[in-house]
Amino acid sequence: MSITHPEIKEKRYRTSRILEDNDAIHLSVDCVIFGYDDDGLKVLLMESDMSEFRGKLSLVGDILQKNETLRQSAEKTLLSCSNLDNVYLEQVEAFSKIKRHPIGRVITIAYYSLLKISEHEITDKKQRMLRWVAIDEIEEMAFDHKEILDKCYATLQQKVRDYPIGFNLLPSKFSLKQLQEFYETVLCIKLDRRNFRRKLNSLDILIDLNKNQDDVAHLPAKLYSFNYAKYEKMIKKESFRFDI
Amino acid sequence: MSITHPEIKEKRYRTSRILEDNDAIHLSVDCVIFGYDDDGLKVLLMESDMSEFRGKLSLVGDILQKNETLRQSAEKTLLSCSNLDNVYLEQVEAFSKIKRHPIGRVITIAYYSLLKISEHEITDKKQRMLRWVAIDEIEEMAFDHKEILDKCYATLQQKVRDYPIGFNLLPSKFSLKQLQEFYETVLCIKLDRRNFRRKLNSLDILIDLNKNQDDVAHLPAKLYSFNYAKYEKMIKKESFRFDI
DNA sequence: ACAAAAGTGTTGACGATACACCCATGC
DNA sequence: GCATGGGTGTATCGTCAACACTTTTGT
Repeated sequence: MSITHPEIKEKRYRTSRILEDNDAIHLSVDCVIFGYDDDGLKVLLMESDMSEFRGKLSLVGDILQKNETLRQSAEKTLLSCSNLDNVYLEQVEAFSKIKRHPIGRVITIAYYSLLKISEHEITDKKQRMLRWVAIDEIEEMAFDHKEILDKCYATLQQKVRDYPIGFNLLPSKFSLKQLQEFYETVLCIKLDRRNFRRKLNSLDILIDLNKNQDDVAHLPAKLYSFNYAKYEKMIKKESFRFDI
Repeated sequence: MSITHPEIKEKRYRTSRILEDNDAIHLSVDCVIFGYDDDGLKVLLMESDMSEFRGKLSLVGDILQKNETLRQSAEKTLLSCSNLDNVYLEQVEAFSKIKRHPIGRVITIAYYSLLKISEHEITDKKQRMLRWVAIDEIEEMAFDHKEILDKCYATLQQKVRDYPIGFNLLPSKFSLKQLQEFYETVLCIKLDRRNFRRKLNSLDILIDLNKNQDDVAHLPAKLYSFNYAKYEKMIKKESFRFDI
């Protein structure tokens, strides 16, 4: 790979940090940032800044710095996209195919993160082209990022069935219908309304806010919030499975 | 950290490869090799070759080479311990605490592996002090290896409940009692014999070998093997959960 | 004959599924 | 008054848990 080729020069500029040592193995952290609103499940993506992938969508991420852990790097990436910290964040897998990055050997650790779109304004600090893309509209991506996204989505689906992490994606006040729609959307399934409500009732982890929707052209639904404290106690006691 | 100190010299010698560039972040792959026999669940460990951890137990692993994937590195480590390849191997997590390795910044990716102790002779190719250690006798370990082991064991337990990966640990011919003991040992639970047998019967993934134990001082048990082909078909059809 | 483990059935409780009608609100 | 979505109950089925006695073999 000649360093005099103009495309390579561009790459050298944009990703200079990882080119300091051509023989080394480099490490990056990529984030699959899932967001949810009434339109469905979306992922925060940027347009790739590499000429090989011009126009292609890419995950947000960064090269790992020497004085930070993988999680800290992911948190920095989150902060660079939106002003919020304290969002749900979980490591998924390391991807290490030899040729996955065109300019050298880069191994990436994937994290996924969950947030409520309506409550987190995107304020990109790195002049990237960030935008929310509906999960089922994402086709080709830069690098092996589609593979990473697919793996993270599968992990999210698994996790959502076993633990109530969906409450990181839903607004803090929600109706049972919204909750059901969330599960139907994320898991791509249909649920029976009455059975779903009975299930949630028996789990006893919602707080009845004694409030109703307003401004809706029909019977206003009751609003609930998630009882984190109660849930924490439950998982400590036994082999608890949320099991939606 | 002075390089003239004799202990440091020893470390430099033994781990010379990862000291070539003191400023870089280095990558290793560590393997939690689980083995099982009638005595229970064990892990293949070595005595640490680092003076800081003299006498402490350590996972086996290696520095990642530039021309190999993480999985290939793990497979190489497995081959260096025992002549077998084609063993169950799965990535678990990357560990990246800043001070986890005394001689520099080393991030490690943990894999766990499953094998039948009786069918895999240990033939160490690197003159380490390898031995099988019962899982409940492992206390202190070198580096953060205890933390890594604990995480891998938790992952194994989770996985064993959902998928029949236990058949990688059991002998290829086994009795229902052996199978039940396996689940009881690995999951640290007690199971009802009749309910367990009914469960396995209903799953219909065992092959009745029409053979019995011999040389036992009691009614000889029937022997079974696992029907991999049938299981593969099952998981493709629906949302299958083994659910022991 | 005895010790040791193999093998076998029934019941009751609970949770999952399937399904249809009335109610409150905004327009 | 009508369109829209909210809210509720019951019957059936399958699955899980609890439980004790008889059989076969080697010594």
